[in-house]
Amino acid sequence: MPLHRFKAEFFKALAHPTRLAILDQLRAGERSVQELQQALAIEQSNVSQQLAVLRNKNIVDSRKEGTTVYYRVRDPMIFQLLDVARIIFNNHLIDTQEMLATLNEEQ
Amino acid sequence: MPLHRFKAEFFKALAHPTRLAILDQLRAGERSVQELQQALAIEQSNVSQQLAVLRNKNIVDSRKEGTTVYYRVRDPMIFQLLDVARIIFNNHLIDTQEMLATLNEEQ
DNA sequence: AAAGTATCTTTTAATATTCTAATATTCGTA
DNA sequence: TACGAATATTAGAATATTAAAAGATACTTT
Repeated sequence: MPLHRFKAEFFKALAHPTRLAILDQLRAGERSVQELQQALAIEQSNVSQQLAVLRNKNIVDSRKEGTTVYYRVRDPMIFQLLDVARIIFNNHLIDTQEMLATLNEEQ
Repeated sequence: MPLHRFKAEFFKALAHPTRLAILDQLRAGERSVQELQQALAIEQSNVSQQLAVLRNKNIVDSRKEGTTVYYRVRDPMIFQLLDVARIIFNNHLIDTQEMLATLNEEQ
């Protein structure tokens, strides 16, 4: 079924830590690239690249004001989607503990 | 933020046409590998590979009965997630039309 | 134990994604 | 028009994902 290919593309756009972090930032409203860069503490070109992915999948919109570009999430439903995802995460405490173990290993 | 890495992994598991098709099949309840294979009309080992991805991310559970293995979605919230995703899709008719155009090109 | 099913895993080559660094573009201002 | 600031794009190496084929495992029946 070809519709599944498009939905897969959509989920693929969400399937990246930086892009999820960007979307979390945008929960509070629109943000400039610079603000995002500072909040996430990553390189400028990296922020732009990830924003480009979200833009190409129509997940975010941008607005230019002078040299500053402001981004915002196109459909608030996206946040609802992320909320449901969070609930699914919380539902599986066993997995969460495994996750915490992994997180500890990393330091 | 490291939590975002885990959420990204979760979305990555959904970001594949075959896996989305499998989840759609599982909406009606548990299904054997064989049933999934027939419904999706793809190779058996491919079905197993995709099921392995869903299993590793704790999205599906399996149950063995003789030589048959039945799969089911672990948390019904997954379907709610897919439903919200569908709504987001439907909200953007412009994109949908672009999508249909692409679909036509393919034949 | 042998043979047949159903499922799973491994391997390999092709393709896609990611990160980093470098370069380009766009706009405001001197 | 030249410069600085903000953002975007490109290029290339490293890594990850994919599909297909082959081989391995597990269970049932004989």
